[in-house]
Parts: sequence; C-alpha cells; structure tokens
Amino acid sequence: MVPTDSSYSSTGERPARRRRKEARPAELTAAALEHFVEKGYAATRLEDVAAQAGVSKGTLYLYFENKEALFRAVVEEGIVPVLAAAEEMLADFSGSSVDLLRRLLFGWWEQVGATRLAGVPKLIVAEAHNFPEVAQYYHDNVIVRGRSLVRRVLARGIERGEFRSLDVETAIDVIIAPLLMLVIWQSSLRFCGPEFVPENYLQTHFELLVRGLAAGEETPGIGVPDSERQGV
Amino acid sequence: MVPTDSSYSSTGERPARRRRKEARPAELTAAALEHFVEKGYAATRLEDVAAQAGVSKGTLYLYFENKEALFRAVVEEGIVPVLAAAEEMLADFSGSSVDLLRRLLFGWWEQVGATRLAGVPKLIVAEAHNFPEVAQYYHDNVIVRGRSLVRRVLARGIERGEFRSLDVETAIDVIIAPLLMLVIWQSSLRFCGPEFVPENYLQTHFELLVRGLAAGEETPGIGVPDSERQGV
DNA sequence: ATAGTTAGTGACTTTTTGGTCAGTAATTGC
DNA sequence: GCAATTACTGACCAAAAAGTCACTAACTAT
Repeated sequence: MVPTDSSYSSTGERPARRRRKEARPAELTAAALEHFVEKGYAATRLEDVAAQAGVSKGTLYLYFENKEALFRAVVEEGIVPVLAAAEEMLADFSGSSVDLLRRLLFGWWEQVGATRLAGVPKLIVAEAHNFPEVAQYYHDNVIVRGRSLVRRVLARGIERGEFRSLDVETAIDVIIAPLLMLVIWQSSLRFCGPEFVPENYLQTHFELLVRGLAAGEETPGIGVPDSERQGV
Repeated sequence: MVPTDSSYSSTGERPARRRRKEARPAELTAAALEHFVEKGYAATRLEDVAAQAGVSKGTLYLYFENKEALFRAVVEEGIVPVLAAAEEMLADFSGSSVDLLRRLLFGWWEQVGATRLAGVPKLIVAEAHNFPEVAQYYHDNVIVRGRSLVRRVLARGIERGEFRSLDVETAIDVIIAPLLMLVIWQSSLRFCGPEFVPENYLQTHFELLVRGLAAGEETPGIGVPDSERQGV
C-alpha cells in the first residue's frame, strides 16, 4: 500500500533509490486496487499508481505488460485462498446449521469484508462489461464457489430438519446479496455515518435469515395478497 | 434512446437533418445513461453518445456544458417522481403490513427495477467517488427518501403487532440491499442465465422477510453460538 | 419569395495519458 | 576495487478523446 522505505530526510530530498524486485509486484497491485476501487479503471492514472507504490511509471511497465494486465493481476490476487479455507472449515463442522451459517457470515466478514479485498466486488461490478474475460474468471472462481458454500449449508440444514425446504438456488442469492451490498456501500458511498456498524448489520441480517429459514408452522399472508384473494 | 427519425433510404445516404430543440436533451441523456452504465463514465465517448442520439458531438455541447453536466443531468432525471408516487400510495393504505411490504417491493420492481432506471444505482456506486456532489444529491433525494418509505412500513407493522420489534434502522438496510443488488447484478454481470427470474428472487426475499419479521415465539440459536456458550 | 434566426455539423485544437526507451545507479561477482 | 548486470528512471512520443468554432441548412416571419 505504501512504499516500505519512505524515509525522507528533513531537507526534502527524495528517498534513496532501492532495488527490490521481489516486493514490487505486490506493492503495485495493492496501490492499483486502491486507485481502481476509488476512481474506476479508466480514470486511474498509472503514474499515480506507480507513485503510490514508490516507483516511477517505467518501473510499473517492467512488471506488468500494460494497464489491463495490471487490472487482471489485481483481481486474480489473493481471492481464492480465502475460499479454500472456508471450504475446509465447512467440511468438518459438527454443530447446528444455524451456528454454521453464523460462522460463514461472520468469517466472511473477518476474512474479506473487513480487509482491502472488500473493494474487489465493486471493482468487478463496475468493470465487468469492459473486461468480460476477467468477469468470467471472477464468476467461475469466486461467485460459483461462494454460492456453493451457501448451498451446502442450506442443504445440510434442510436435510437435518433445521430449515424449512425452499427454493435453494434463489435463497442463495438473497443470502449473499446483503453481504455484497455491505462491501459495495462501504467502498463507494461513505456517508453512512458512524451510527452504521457493519457487525450490527450482519447480526440483523443473520437474525432475519434464521427466523426466515426456520422449520415450523406456516406464516399467514405470504402467498397471495389479501386484496387480490378471491372468495372460495 | 434512438433518433425518432431514422429513415435511411436504401441508397445509403444519411437521414435528413432535423431541428428538434425540445426532444434533444432527453434523447441525449437516455443515450448517455446507457453508455455510462455499460462502459463507465470515463470510458464513455461523447461522440458515441451523440451518435446514438442521432446528432453530432457539437450538438451535444449545445445542450450540455460539458461531460460532467451531462452526467449530472442523467442522474437527476426521472428518479424523484417514482418516489413521490410510492409515498402517496403508502399514505392511504389500509390493508395488512405484510401486503403493504409486498406492494412496496413489487411496485419498486415494476416502476424502477424493470426499467432503464435500473442502471442508475450501479452508476452511482461506480462513480460516487469521482462526483461527490452528485452522490450527495442521490443520497438526499433517493436513499434517504427510500429508506424512509421502508421505515414507515416497519413502524406500522410493529405498532399494529404484525411484526416483532427489532433494530429498525439496520433492518431497513437489510431489506433494501437485495433490491439494489438485483439491479446492480443485472446491469453488470449478465451471466446469470435464463434460469434466474427476478420475480422469483423477489418472492423468495419477500417470504424470508415476512417470516423473519413475524411477531411470535423466540427462535432458538440466534443469540450466542452454542459452541461459545458457557455452562450456567 | 426571401431575409433573418438559430439548430446542427464536423474538422480542428488542446489536453490527457498509455506506453517507450536511452540513460542512470544500485547491486553482484570477481 | 572494478567491471558486468539489471532494476529503475523520467523525458518523450503517439493515440485518444474532450472541447471549440466557422460554417451550413432547416425553419420562421414578413
């Protein structure tokens, strides 16, 4: 995010030039992610990215063929490992499905939502049309696998009689949507004041979900609106 | 969206030039909305926008001072009337709060989600940082008022004993998030295949909500996870 | 008809920025 | 030390797109 060696002396001369072949790519993609999320792909100037990473524009082109390659690297970096960890956690879990769902939601928040990775969904949403192949990559490696995680939790809960049976595929989307919206909000509209607490938001979402999924008696009024109901 | 008079003759000569002072601005903003949503603000070429509206670039500059003014016009156009209609509907409604909530969700879908206006949220999300004053306008005139609508439905339901009491402000966000995510998805990732039906998605969201909001006995397992519970 | 008004045009200028490369200096091997 | 290597620099180039304006032609009033 910031050049590691930023020891300006008080006289204002620039920091000594350093050769750090290993560290450059990660510093550049980190800086690029920040700029892409903040300003969008097209409005991001590579010179600014390079400057934030503490190098010149020419150096950026030593490590990335062009702007699009940098964009691909930003997206492809560091997303998959998180999913792998979650998949493993889910495989050997023995508690209730409600607990499992809670773990999934809050684990996601800690591993993704509260980190710099939270900017990626906004980036994908904003640039999907301009980079269809990157969007496809994200779809196959993040969306499909993420949906699969939720699907397994729902199936488990239904099988064990903890959740009522419902349209699983659609429910997955409804469960994930507030999570995505949370990070998208945070990385675009910042005027959700200090009274907005992500943990409370997640907790409310979770509570609504658990009650909404719970097996039990029918809740009245869900099917056809009263106003459109014909006398029987 | 498209030049009204697009009668090319079979010989390939261009359509006759027409003077249509009144119609131009709306046609230009409609074309611009499409391009902005599809490619993003910075990647949109004004020459393309003008061409799609059936005029030259010079004409665009007759009606809008510059690119940013065009962007502002796109956002400010045609959002408020929809909200006004919803506010009125809500004011004189006498049925159950569940029905009211249903009307709000599906009414929003018909009036916004299924129209070209559906692209605006993605546009705002993507460009909020580059146009803080436009984001502020959208916040004050759409977000605040939209949240207020949902707040009144929830307050009404709680007051009448139809809904349990809960953290209303946070619940509002959780209710709105899947709606926004729906239109954002649709205007960016298009690979949600033909098996994805927005109406089903809305119905599932609604059903989860109604059960989640319903007044009634406590559902176990919501508070502290079993795994973290100490013996009493 | 026809002179006057103004919507509309598109070639041109200006600005911005992605991308290049000849040169510089930090590091390594001897 | 000193030469060889190469990470790094930033002035420069070229392409793209915003923005301008002298000119054209559709409409209008008389």
